[in-house]
Parts: sequence; structure tokens; C-alpha cells
Amino acid sequence: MPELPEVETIVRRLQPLVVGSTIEQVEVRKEKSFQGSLDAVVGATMLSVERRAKFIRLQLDNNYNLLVHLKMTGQLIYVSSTTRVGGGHPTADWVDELPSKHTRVIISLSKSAQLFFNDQRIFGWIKVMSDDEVRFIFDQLGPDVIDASVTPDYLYEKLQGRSIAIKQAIMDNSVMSGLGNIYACDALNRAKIHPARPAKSLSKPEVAELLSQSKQVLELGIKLGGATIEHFMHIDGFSGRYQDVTAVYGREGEACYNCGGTISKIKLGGRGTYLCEGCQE
DNA sequence: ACTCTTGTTAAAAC
DNA sequence: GGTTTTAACAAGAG
Repeated sequence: MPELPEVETIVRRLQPLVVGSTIEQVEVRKEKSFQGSLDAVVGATMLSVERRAKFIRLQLDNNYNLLVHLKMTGQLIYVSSTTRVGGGHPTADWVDELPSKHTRVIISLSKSAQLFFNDQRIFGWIKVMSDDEVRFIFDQLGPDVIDASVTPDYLYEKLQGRSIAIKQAIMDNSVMSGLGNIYACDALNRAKIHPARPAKSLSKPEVAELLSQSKQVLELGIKLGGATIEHFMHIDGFSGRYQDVTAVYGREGEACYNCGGTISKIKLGGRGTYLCEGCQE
């Protein structure tokens, strides 16, 4: 499930490969996965690749964009003659022939490169949007967790009057964006805060510590190339490494690194939540 | 056959 | 209006 570090990993690796490339053809294999007119994108050249929250923005040279959201199972795989020949095949087990049965969109680029959008569950999408439409979407979002504008004071104020669980609050994109289930669970454990506590019950120092840990786990996730759990993979099919160092996510029954307690799993807001009852209060 | 999985949003409920 | 809860989306694993 791609969160901020996973999306950032994709963007950083895709950017140098596709900027300057021209979109020659788009094959839509699943209507739901590609929304908007092809007229605005075929023939256009890519100007930049950016991330905002968990969105990927492929900016074109004609005031249009391809906005991509991977949701839970989306993948972007980049293949070109040079990456295939020069880099060899990845060892990851994704190497069923492309396109696979989950390939929903194939974008053919200049220099014989192809960008495959795979998405098992078809929750993800690619939308053709004008610059104004993209700006409108982005303006609705709270700032990225790792953005300098997200300070302890900012977060503390945002949490006042909110009775929802702190875990749900820090995953609320209107508060701040980028944290999903994996990194939210880990940040709360590292900050030793119980995920079910009412958001407004946290003291200012607790908010400061939680925010600090949130930024740290996201930065660590970026450094390790994201977490390959379920479906996430790099654009060349390789895996990230954050899944090997999670604090609590996916570690039910194992020992907490803070206190040695046993990690348990509860349900919060309909979502699986890992925590250590021993040290998270 | 049934439950469980998740990011986001829309709608209903307060 | 703001906040909170619930369901829906889809497909596959167990």
C-alpha cells in the first residue's frame, strides 16, 4: 500500500527517465483506470514528475497533466530497451511478462520506452487534468507531513476539538498528508502514544514527539526505498526495504523494540492497527 | 461461503 | 458548517 515514501521513491526514480519524453500512444485496457481525453496527452512531452501527498503528477508541456493515484495495489513499471539490456532483469517475483493480467494502462513513450500501470483491485487511477484542476485538488490537502510548514504548533492546533482517535487524525489528509497505515502505526509506537487516544487529549510535548517520529519514519521509509508489502515495487520491479525494519506494523506477537512487550493488533476505524500495550499509553 | 485486506470519498448521522 | 461514522469501491488470499 503506497504511502508517502513509496510514492516518493517512484517519483524520484521515474523523473530522470521520463522528463523530456513524448507520449506517443496510450492503451487503455480498463476504462475505469484512465479518465479523461487522450487528445490532450498524445503528442505531449513530459516536463516534470512530482509528488504531492500520495499523488503523482506527470506535468505535460501543454498545461495538462496525468495525475496518478496508486491507492492500494497500483504500480508504475518503466521498461525501455536500455533499462532491460543495461540493467538486466530484477530478481523480484513480479517478472510475469508485461503486460500482466493486472495491466490497466500502457503509456508508450519516445525512445521505445513504456510505462505500465498495473492495479489488481482497480481502485487506483490516472486522470487527465489541466494545471488548474490539479491545483484545485492539491489546495484541498493539508501540507505534507515532512513539509517544514508542519510544525508542532500547527499540528496541535489542528487536533483541538477533535475527538477521533489520534491515529485517524494523523492519517486525515485534511490535517496533514502522507501517513498511511504502516507509518502511522510505527510513528505512534516510537512516540509511545496509544493510537486510540482522542486526538485532543494529547499534550503539546506529546504532539511534538509524535510529529517528530512521524517525520522520521517517513524519511527512513524514503531512504530505504519504501515498504514492499503486498504490491508495492519500484519502477524496475525491485523491492523496498522498510518492511524489514518496521517498529510494529506486521509484527503481531513479536517483541516491542521500546519495552520488550508483545505487539498486538486491534481494529481502529475499521483498519488493522498494530501497537504495544506495554509502552503506548 | 465467508472474512479480511487498504486509501479515499461520498453520504448519512449527529 | 464541522465532525464522525459507515459503507462502498474490487479482487484475491485464507
